[in-house]
Amino acid sequence: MDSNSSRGKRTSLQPLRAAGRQRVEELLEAASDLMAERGYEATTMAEIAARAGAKIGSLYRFFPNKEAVADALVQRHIAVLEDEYASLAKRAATLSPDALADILIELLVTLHPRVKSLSALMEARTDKIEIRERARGHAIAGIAAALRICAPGLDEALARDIAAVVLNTMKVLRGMIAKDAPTTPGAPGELRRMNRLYLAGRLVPFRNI
Amino acid sequence: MDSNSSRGKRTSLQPLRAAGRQRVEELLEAASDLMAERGYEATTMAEIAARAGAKIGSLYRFFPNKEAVADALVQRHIAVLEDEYASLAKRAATLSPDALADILIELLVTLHPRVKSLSALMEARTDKIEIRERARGHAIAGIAAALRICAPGLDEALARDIAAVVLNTMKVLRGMIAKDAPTTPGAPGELRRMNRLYLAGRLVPFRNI
DNA sequence: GCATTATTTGAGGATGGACTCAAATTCGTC
DNA sequence: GACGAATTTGAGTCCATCCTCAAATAATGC
Repeated sequence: MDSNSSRGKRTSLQPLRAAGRQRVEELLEAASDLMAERGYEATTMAEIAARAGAKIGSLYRFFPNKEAVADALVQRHIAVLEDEYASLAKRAATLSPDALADILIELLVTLHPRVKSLSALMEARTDKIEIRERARGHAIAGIAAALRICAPGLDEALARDIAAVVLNTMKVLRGMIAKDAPTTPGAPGELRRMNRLYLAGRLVPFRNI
Repeated sequence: MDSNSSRGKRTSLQPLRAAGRQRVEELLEAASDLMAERGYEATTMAEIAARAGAKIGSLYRFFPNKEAVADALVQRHIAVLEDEYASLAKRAATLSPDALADILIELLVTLHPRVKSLSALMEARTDKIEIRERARGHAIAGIAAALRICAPGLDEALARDIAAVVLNTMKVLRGMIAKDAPTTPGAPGELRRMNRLYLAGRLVPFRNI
């Protein structure tokens, strides 16, 4: 009844000992690093094993194929997103739009190292759209909820539209920070300013009556 | 002295007849379509030839290898960008920040079908950074120039930072429009609004003294 | 029409990377 | 320390995809 027995290939087992669990961690970490760097297709199974200090056979003991590695990574990353966005609303109460704007920006900056390879995986695996949608849905719902706590008069649908925009802004900032190519030196700061200008201009009319 | 003789492999020639030039166009168009859909790595040379209605041998007559196809596409796309951004300043004079914001947004929407595979290629070929930088540099310079025409008091460096932010906003919108997943229905419109709020708030202090 | 040159064709070579497996090793437990 | 079970190992198989090339065909110029 483990995640493998239901539909996985016969050749691949859950780790049952501490060493195995540790190895799975190392393998996934290596895979995430490499896929974030080079992309899904360009990352080879041999490289993943090598970076994890393992041999190719160990990798295939725990993952039936390359796709399973990707799936495991996506699943973990989405769990992280769900956690973070679910807890967002708690922190959003009693904040000014400017402060909320900064918190949202910082959230994704903080999140980035924990979901390094997610964007590479999303692009590569264009099948499995339902998973992508689930991730986006949780993010947008979480942000929209925070927005409506900050600006109670905000319409539900509009809150989701604004959330979608803010989410993309956050992704852009993540992209700027991730690579050492911040386009221009002041761009990240400028992006934060844009986000504040936008949220302030958009939320103020709806604040507390 | 053609682009091939200088450093290319011996096996690959410039087209010398109308039929050959036509074939090259079809091959590049097919390659651009496929790489935009599936990504660089996932696109095979056989697929490119097939979609162009050609055989694999014809593809290799004009391109020594897959990398050369990518290079040719990038080169063409960058030429398009350079043209468009160079002509941007002409249209920017005498515009309000709001109008400029909309023109910038529309520019990238218009541009998108002409540089379909550029983002896929940029991600796949992380070597050749200088080319990526050249593309970005032209875009930022063009936008910054337009901004300073609209708001003459604007500092050079700040104009470039703002341009970098606007460029990324444009890319986000392109992403929203490209796939049939506009995140939420109102998101594209909301993104336009954000861009106007941002540019208005940022440029007004610098307008005509 | 004939010679020359450009283009097309597609079978096949070479390579790299996904994946297998049986034997060796380590770990946990009694 | 002995037994079974989990894990490690890495050489080897398979196959998809990149790329070659020599022969066939089409176009051009004279």
